[in-house]
Amino acid sequence: MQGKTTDKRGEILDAAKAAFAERGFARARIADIARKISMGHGTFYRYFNNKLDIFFSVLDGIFADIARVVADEDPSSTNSLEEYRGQILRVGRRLYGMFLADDRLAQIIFYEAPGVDPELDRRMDEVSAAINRYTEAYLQNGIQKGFLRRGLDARILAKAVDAMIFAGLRDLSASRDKEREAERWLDAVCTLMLEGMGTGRNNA
Amino acid sequence: MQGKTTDKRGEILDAAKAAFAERGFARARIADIARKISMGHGTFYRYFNNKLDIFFSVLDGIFADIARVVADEDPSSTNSLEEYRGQILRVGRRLYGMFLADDRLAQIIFYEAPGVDPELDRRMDEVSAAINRYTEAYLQNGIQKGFLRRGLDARILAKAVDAMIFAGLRDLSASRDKEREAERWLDAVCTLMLEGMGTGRNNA
Amino acid sequence: MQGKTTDKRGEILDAAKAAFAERGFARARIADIARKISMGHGTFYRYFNNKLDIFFSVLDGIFADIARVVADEDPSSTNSLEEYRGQILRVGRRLYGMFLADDRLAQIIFYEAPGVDPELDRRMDEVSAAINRYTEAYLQNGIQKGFLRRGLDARILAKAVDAMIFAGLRDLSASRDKEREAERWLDAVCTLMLEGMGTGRNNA
Amino acid sequence: MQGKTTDKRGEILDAAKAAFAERGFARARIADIARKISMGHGTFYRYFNNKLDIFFSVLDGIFADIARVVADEDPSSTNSLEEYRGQILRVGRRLYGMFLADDRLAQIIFYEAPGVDPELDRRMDEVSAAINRYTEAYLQNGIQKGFLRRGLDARILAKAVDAMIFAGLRDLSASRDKEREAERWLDAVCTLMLEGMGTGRNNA
DNA sequence: GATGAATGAGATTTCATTCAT
DNA sequence: TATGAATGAAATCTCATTCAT
Repeated sequence: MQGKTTDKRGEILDAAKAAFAERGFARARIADIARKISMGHGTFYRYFNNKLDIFFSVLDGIFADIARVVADEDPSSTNSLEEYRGQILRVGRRLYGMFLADDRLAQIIFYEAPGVDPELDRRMDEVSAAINRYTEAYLQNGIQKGFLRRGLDARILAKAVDAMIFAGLRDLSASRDKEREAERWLDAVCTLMLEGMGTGRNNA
Repeated sequence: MQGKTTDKRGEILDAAKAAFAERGFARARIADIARKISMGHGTFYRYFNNKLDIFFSVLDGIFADIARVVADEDPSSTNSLEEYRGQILRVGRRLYGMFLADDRLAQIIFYEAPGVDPELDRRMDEVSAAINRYTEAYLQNGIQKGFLRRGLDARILAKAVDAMIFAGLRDLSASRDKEREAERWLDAVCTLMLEGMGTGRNNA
Repeated sequence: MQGKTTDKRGEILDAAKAAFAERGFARARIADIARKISMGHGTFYRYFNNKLDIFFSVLDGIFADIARVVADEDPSSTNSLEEYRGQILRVGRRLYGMFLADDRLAQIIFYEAPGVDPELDRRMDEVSAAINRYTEAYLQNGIQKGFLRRGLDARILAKAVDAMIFAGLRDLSASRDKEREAERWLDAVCTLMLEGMGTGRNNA
Repeated sequence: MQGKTTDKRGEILDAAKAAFAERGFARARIADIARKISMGHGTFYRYFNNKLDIFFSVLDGIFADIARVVADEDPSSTNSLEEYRGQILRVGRRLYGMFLADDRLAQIIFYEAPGVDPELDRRMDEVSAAINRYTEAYLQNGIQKGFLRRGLDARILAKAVDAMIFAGLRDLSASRDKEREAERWLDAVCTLMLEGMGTGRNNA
């Protein structure tokens, strides 16, 4: 659409993403970002207002990517535990695939972004909350359809489930055999969600 | 033990904990910390080598507190799901109580510490891993004792469970009725761990 | 004369005059000037060498306007105090009229130009000196013709008189009823020049 | 009173006064000021908030010096033209003496301060106005006592007189034999104020 | 031990100017 | 001739750390 301008902006964003992932917000220098793409560092300021501005932009991009994956499924479309499990795995695999494809995402989201700026912390919490609401809608659907138990604390459970999924994303970035580890995580999350770990024999 | 020195060191640590929680590592100034306890900021360097040093010390203190709570129970002491649930709740309540008693813990652990220093990130991951191992021991005990299902991916599930518990700690800091919210979190985590959310009727 | 080029140059000069009056030399940006006339800011450099160059040009224009007004009268044409007063008022009214018609002149001359560049300061002093010499010629004429007292320190008095006239110009830019204020200034200057403020009764 | 601190602050102020007089506000660098007194440039910021802050401080000092000279006489103490002339000469000589003793004053006041900052321009105008009011009080006293003519436009004339005095100050800084030139200026100003330049024979 | 004045490395940001198109 | 994207010099300001007292 905007041709070159967009390309350059995208180029800078990508270099910044790398710089922030490598060094964190405080230690990454504008000059580093510029050097990565052989650009005068003054040029940076033609595309972004300041350092915080581009950090927000990098994160907005990541948030948008996550939102796209999460919002791609319809919470009310599943009618059984089995279908639900399938849906979880589908979303999970796409999400995990996205993070596997780009190491920098986990680094930035989990390590570099927190604490940089109060407004950014707020925005991250907002994104979390939005995802939580989405997950809660899935749970409500399951309760309504009868394949999830009545009386579940859907609001809290949604947060708990999301926390597990994101813990997996974080854990992955430190793993060797990432694909296999991802599968194990998705499997474990499904297990906990649907069946728990108990034998059912609640006798002692 | 060491009399005054220890007191002063503790005083500085406490002021630093507050400063780091309020402003984050980068924005907290050594002079701020000193001013909080009416101390010349030069004196700071008699007790700590540098800014990063005290940040590590603050976090070591928090880690130790957490470890004390976590390690207070014996993983092999439970023999039934019911006992296990009791144990989870006991540990959980102490952990949640600790974070409820001091807002700064969650702020520092979840928002301010990540990304400050690679070595610190490593150490936090280490602490996480230690807790994970502990949790895994609980799970292994349950499997052995037969009240948790065979074939569970204990390593991953331990991480997933811990992630939920820590997500609750983070969530709490933003809540109003913290005590009640804490109970809901513990309840939800127990539910997922032991029973999952499914109705068991896996018919579709 | 030179057609389009001259027009464009004039357009730029006018935009620059406005920009310098509004923001001062340091804060006015070349891009501002260009934007005012919907011109690419690179084009600026086809007409002027650099920022200082156009500032000099703006001031040269103002100096030329002033010179035209001042030099319009013949210092030796007056033969009486009354004629001299008339001449002062004529020149004064044209000068004040010029500054009243364009607020930017006073702003630039009195507030923005000083201190920008040593060479420019020198040039302004030169213009002042030229005006002073002109005024001195008037005084010398009056002394010769006998309607000004012998023994006057014409060189200094010329500067003093010019200082008053320019103080009026500066003062005007802050006034409400500028026309009326201008008349009061001219009147006051004439009074001081020709009669002073004393009652003549130099008894004590 | 405050011992060393005051000394250092004074030292910095003096170095800054020199730097601003030599290079002007924009071109003077904080590092220059610091180097002049063999001080680390970071130290500067222990005594002044920023560059503009010290410029204001330098000017406040100059304003205070001027005010002290101007306010040292009582406007209502003179009863005759002769006494008034004496008073003008006394104040004038002190003022001129002050500027003769320190070249930098005229340079800063007349060349470097204007246009640096709108607030500063306002403050300079305020100082001017205060001096004008003082002068006006002298004139009103003279009118009341009868040694200045009734019907004079005291407000404007006060400004005109002050303009001459300050023009002399400015002119002095470019002169060779400054003492002699100062006397000529004071003499000329007195002449214009009290007697004007006319022969009195307003016949043609 | 305690203090706080002094230090200077270091990074952001601005904007006049250039130059390829 | 006109354009505006790109450039990088330059200077402010912060604050952890040192060290003389």
